[in-house]
Amino acid sequence: MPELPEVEVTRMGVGPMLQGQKIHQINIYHKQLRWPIKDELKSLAGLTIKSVSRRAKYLIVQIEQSYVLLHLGMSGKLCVVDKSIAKQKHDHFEIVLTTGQALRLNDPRRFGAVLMFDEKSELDLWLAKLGPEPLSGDFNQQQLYKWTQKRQVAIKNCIMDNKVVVGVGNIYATESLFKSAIHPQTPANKLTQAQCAKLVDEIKLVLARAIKQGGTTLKDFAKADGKPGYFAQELLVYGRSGEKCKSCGSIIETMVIGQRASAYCPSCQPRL
DNA sequence: CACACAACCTGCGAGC
DNA sequence: TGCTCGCAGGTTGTGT
Repeated sequence: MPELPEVEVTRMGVGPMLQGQKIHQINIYHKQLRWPIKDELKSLAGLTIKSVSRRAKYLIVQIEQSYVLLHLGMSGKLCVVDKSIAKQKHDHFEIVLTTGQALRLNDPRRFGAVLMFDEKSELDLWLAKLGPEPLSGDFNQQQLYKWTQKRQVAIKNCIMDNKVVVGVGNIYATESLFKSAIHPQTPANKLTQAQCAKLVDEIKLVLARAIKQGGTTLKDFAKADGKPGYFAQELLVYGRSGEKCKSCGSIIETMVIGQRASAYCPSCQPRL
């Protein structure tokens, strides 16, 4: 599910409900996620949530001196509900507040993660390997061109690489390459400076637009209020294999690139 | 360092 | 109706 827009939409929904609240209790219902959830997390009961921020696809909950990192994997959802609401199937982790509300992580495929760091330095170490935020100035034409020059892999793999830029998953990589008129299999080092500039612009535009629309709901994703996001209606190529290109009418094709299905318009995104 | 690929899971739709 | 198969939004670890 969640690429950067979905995580950001989740942060906007959940953050205000958590910030400044005191933790009553932490419940771990199924600790086996991407990595085991540490029992140590329960020691955060009684402490106050200072802030909820985001880096890449991670949500960062600051709880006094400690930090809890949440990742939604492929199928994770977060919601804030009254603690009297019955636990749902695949609810694995919960932070209960003294207000009687609870933040719940539901993740059928369990590719998500809940990590805890005792100090900021440990958190920073974990985040240090990540590339620039796509919506920040650190992600720009020069930076992307520098990366593409030293890589021969398909450009789609390149922009989905967290060291190059974070938060761009299969949906938004597919869409931004279409909007940039670049074939997804183009070797990264064959892109011109102008194409890099265009691609950077389109990635920023498509992510910002998706956030505005509440993210992309394919099936699992829901905002903190349980409602879906509406960006799926604006997808131009992702998931449209065999359908007509909305720009030129050609039939959208699909190929596998880096183990991921990649839709593209053979006419709008010609091979080099 | 760059790259390819398997692995971690459950659910769902298609086809038989 | 029910089975098997293939596929799905992500990331890490291993091997070449």
